[in-house]
Amino acid sequence: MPLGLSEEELDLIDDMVAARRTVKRGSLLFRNGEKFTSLYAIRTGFFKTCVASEDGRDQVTGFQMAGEVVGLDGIVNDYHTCDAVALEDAEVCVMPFDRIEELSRAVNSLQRHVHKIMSREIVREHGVMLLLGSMRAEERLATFLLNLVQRLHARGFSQSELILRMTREEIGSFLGLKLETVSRTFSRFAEEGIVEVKQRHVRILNTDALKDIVNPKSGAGTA
Amino acid sequence: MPLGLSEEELDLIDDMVAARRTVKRGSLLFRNGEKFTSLYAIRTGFFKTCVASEDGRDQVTGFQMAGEVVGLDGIVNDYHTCDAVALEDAEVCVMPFDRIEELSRAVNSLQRHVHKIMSREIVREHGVMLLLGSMRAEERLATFLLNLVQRLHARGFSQSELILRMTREEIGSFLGLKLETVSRTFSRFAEEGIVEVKQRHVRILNTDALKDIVNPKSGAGTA
DNA sequence: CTAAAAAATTGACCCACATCAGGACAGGTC
DNA sequence: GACCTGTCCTGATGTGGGTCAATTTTTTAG
Repeated sequence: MPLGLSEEELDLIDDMVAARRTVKRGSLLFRNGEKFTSLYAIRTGFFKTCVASEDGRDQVTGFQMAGEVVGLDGIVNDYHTCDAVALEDAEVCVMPFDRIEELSRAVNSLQRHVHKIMSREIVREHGVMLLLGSMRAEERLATFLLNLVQRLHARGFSQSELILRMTREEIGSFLGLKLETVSRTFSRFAEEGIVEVKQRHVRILNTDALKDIVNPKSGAGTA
Repeated sequence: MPLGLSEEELDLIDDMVAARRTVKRGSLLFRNGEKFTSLYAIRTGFFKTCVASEDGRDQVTGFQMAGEVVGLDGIVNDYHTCDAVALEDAEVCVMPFDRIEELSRAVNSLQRHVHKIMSREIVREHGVMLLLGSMRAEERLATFLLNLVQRLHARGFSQSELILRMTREEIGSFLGLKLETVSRTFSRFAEEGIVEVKQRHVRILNTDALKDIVNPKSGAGTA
């Protein structure tokens, strides 16, 4: 968690973490309808969160990796309204929300941090709404890849190579596309030499091309 | 603002509101890129918030009415990342965020309230993502109408009649549809006797039919 | 190892919605 | 009144992505 806290404050943060919990690949950290008690900071592993409509359709609302927080959906009604599923074996810090509120009353920087985390999630979702509401399949997938690789890079991984932790269907659900469309779009990118796709291993050969797809410019790459 | 605060606490809330501000129809409460200072509680009037991609496309991210709060997007980076536009003459309470944080350290129920407002927005956006990612045009519009009328009803207005404060194009932008599709879908609902549409005046004749469209059941109307 | 299940690719066809275009109907101004 | 201008409606046509289906590849289980 990248923030400017003093030694003393860091001790308080430790107080906040009640326990660590491991979550096996494929199992749930929490589920829709479950009582809300805690936020979870991901230490290792990879999650998806998804909501479901009453008639069974479901929508992946995000993919979360180390350093990110899940569970914010539960605060408003004291019940979770989505599922959090581990896409690989994972470990999280369990942070009881009571404790968070108590400590953030005492530690201004923690309070500020909590607010920013929630606001960041709101802004992220605005971006997803823009994607779902106005982008074509190629733009959606390009945006998705650039976002993933950027977040991975911020964690010290390659900025051109990544391993997808989720299936084509899950990518499709997140992007508002069918898995066939995701697959075809990957193939098209590969044909055009923009990426190299081998199963879930993706190597980005031409980042600028992806950026141009996301943000079509008249001069295609100029300026 | 519906919450359980004591008299004493209510006085504190008053402290939070630095000023009131009126916003004329068509003008902005805040804009993308503007420095963030305050949250705004809507007293009267109706707003839309929208984000824009670099290449000019824009997406309405929500419509807000009396009692709702706008500006949460600004917290994370100290800059707003969307525009808030008044769709009719409006009045808002300006609540400097510094004050909010200060007071919510002292008043637990206010702290809780702030957290819930942000969480509620996150959950709302999950719903929009589900809508944009997996619903067909009819389902989107039916969901939209039901949501609007439900919020209006909670404010003492009719549960079957409403006046749209926004254009077909704005509805379309919010729902990920073109204005022609919105218009056609309204017409279809009218043909089927589900609603009566006269300009921006909408009367819902058959709420159950709308609910069935949102949530297709085999027995169409049977529990 | 083999068997079975899950995930991914690819092709053929189709449809819901976008696009393009013409026109109707406000609500405002002079 | 006449004349805009913005909003809305509706028809004709096009297309991006959905649907259906067959096949291959990978993963998991035994």
